[in-house]
Amino acid sequence: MDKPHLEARKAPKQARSLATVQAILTAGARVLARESLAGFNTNRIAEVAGVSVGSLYQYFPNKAALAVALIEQERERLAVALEAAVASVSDLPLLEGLSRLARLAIEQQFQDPVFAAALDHEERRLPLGTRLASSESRLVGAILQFLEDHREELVPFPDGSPEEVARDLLLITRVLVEADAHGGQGAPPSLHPRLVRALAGYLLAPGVDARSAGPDRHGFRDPQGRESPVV
Amino acid sequence: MDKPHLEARKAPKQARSLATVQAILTAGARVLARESLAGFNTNRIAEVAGVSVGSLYQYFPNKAALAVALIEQERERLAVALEAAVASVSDLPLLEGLSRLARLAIEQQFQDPVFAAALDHEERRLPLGTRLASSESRLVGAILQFLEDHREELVPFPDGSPEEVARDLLLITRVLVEADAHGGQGAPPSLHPRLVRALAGYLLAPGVDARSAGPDRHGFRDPQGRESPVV
DNA sequence: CCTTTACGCGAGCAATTGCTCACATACTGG
DNA sequence: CCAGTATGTGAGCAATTGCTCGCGTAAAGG
Repeated sequence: MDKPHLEARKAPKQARSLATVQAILTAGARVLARESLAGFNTNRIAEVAGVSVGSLYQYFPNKAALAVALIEQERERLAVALEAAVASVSDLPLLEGLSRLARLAIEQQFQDPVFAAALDHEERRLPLGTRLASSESRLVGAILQFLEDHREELVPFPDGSPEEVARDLLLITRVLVEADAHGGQGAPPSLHPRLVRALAGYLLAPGVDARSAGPDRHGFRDPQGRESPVV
Repeated sequence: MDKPHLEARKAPKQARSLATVQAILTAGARVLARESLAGFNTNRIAEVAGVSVGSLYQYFPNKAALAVALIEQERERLAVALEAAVASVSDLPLLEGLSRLARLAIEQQFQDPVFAAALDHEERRLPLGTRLASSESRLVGAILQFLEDHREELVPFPDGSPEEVARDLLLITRVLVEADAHGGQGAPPSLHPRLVRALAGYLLAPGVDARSAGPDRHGFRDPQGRESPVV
């Protein structure tokens, strides 16, 4: 097994070193925000942080670990915000609550689109088995709480566990917001209503039952196939 | 302007060279499918294709151009399949049609998850202004056709142009399918109904009007803010 | 034929980048 | 004041990789 361990190599014990670690993390975020993944290399980050590469590698065993730390920090921030927002809309009608959560998501992503997109990008590429499970499941947990808070407006989901549903909602939100953040500079006015529609539609989908869609166990085959079979 | 042009450097004129180009493209797909982006470098691709790097650079001005060609080829394949599928469900009820399209999407992605994911990954990273507009808009066009075919079952969308709606549907499909393809080996049984629910929900969302969600022009601010402002 | 063009080759350059290591400096506890 | 430890330094190694270029070989075509 040559799987790189992403744990911190050494925990900072003096105030001095803690500041160093913070400086590195901040520099990482700064670089990511300014130049996306293009300038995201350890030499550059150390330079921006005002420390030497050696110091960086004293606290992060490798570049991936630094990226993970950055992702985790951001996820944590998001989770806290989402939990607070969920709590604050617990007494509102479902639609109103969804609308506010959607606005929160849009604001978060548009605060720094390049940064957010870059982190998203890294998250998929990295060998994170359960490394991000905690902060990720905190997001899922917040959504579950929201669903619980509005259960009287919801019908039970015939397919998929609540966790899957919550994860789907998060994914849909991420992809719709990110797509609009990728291009222009500001959020287009149609984004918020579209997002609310997507989320509410999923939750309240009328008369959508896989069993009512008819027996189409036979799927489609694409008519031409791949000319050269990719193995 | 040092923007790299992605056009083909030279068009193959003999049968021999055309075969070379094909070999390179196939090798690129093969490498991407086997090792994802890890082994996706021009030396390796040339080796797998059984040609020299020099030959590769005779037809592709740079690595990005090769990636774009690969993406374009795959998008085209997808567009053809989608157009055919849309045509074949034009007389079916909306829900039934959606169900079949969803199954098509799942099958396509699960045919080669690593390959599809890797292409998706590259697509975002690359400097493609309008380079992929044609094949992308073909996908959007197919969805628009589908919406047109079932307009009597649909209410007009209050927010967002039809193009935006079509794009949203594509994005939602991609992200949900990809998420489930990322982990396990086979598609979980809940994927299809969840996907249909998401798509149908978006299209048929009952009583979801941004204007009915109340005036919440004041958004949320996250309660703690980023500790170190990322500039 | 023989010139011209198309095609193919692959060693290797230049640049990037993750990371180490030998050494210096700051801090701590006794 | 002095071990012992924690922290910081940065030159530079080793590996990767995008890409060029000088030189062959095959086809075309007159």
